[in-house]
Amino acid sequence: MDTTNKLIAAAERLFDRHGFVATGMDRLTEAAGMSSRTLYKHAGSKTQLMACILGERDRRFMARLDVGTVEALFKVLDDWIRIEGTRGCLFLRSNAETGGDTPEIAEAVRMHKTAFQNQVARIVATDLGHEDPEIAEQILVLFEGATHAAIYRGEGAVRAAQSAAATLIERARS
Amino acid sequence: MDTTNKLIAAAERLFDRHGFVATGMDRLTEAAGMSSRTLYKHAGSKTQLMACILGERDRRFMARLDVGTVEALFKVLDDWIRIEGTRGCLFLRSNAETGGDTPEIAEAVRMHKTAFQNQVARIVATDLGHEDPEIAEQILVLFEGATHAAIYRGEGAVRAAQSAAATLIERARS
DNA sequence: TGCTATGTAAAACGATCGTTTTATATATGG
DNA sequence: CCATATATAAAACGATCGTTTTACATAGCA
Repeated sequence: MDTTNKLIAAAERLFDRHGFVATGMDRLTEAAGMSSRTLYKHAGSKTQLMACILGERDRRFMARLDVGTVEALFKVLDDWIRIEGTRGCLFLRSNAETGGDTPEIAEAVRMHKTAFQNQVARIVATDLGHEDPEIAEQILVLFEGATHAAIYRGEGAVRAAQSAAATLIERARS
Repeated sequence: MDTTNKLIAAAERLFDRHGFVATGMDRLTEAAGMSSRTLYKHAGSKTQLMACILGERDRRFMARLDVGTVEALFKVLDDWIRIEGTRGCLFLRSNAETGGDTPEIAEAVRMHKTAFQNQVARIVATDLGHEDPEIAEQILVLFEGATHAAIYRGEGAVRAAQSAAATLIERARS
């Protein structure tokens, strides 16, 4: 694992577990096992590092989202939470922590959420056989809700979302 | 408006808009229009102030949640967002920013989410005429989802959640 | 052999963090 | 009228913030 990847992995983990602002660069250099000089050579600045981490997470998350049914969509979330843990949406958290005032971060969040929304709409269209923006928005809300309710309700929140989605899809089909 | 209330109002606003950790005490004293000595006399510490703000928000939010139908539940959220804005759940955000490591904050969040969950279950039971834990969990997920999806999707997310909830309730009734 | 790239360790930068202190001012009520 | 409570302004506390710098080590390649 090269230096950049070690840095990204450590940063994503610390930002996710302890928050972006609360995670200091000293803690980061220690966790990444590199000097601060090397860290800044690779990352540029903390803001750039945050934006980079969001880009990486977007890539990793969206790669998993390439499914064809709504049921599979919620299976993706279930797997994700099992592997990555359940601390809410890192994109919305980064935006909230910076008050939406950091352009590079706000832009990364906007890009991700747009891609996510489009992908959900595509999955719903594939599953139903035709586009349905209203159902797509409902499914998106269920996904976002499961992501955040799972923080305090556990995996049951994902199962509830999945079963609610099944009801909505079934009704939309007939 | 007395000193304590001025402090609470300013703190809730700044914490919500700019994040808990990123909001410094100097910025807070200025916004609250009081010296740091007075602030600490009233608040004790930043952690205590955060816990206090969460308690206040819980009181204010839960007071609005005293409704008898699921439709009214989402009307409450719609009103809330119109009045208070849409930056996600302040409780989950406070927990994420502190990594869940601050007992007073983690406890305030736990208390609020338990009360919220119970209230949703009660509303669903009232609306359906009988308890239904599975539907209640689905409605809770929809509410949490609307809260967070509204950040980037606007009020349409709340309407989508409300209409999805109506479908689920209607189906549960027959 | 020497240049370049890439790394480390450690100190230092000014700024800001949360918090406390010192020194006064101003009301209120017995 | 004088104590008490409650406020202010402003400086200072040590710690930590994000970032840069200085000085040095190692490896690959010309």
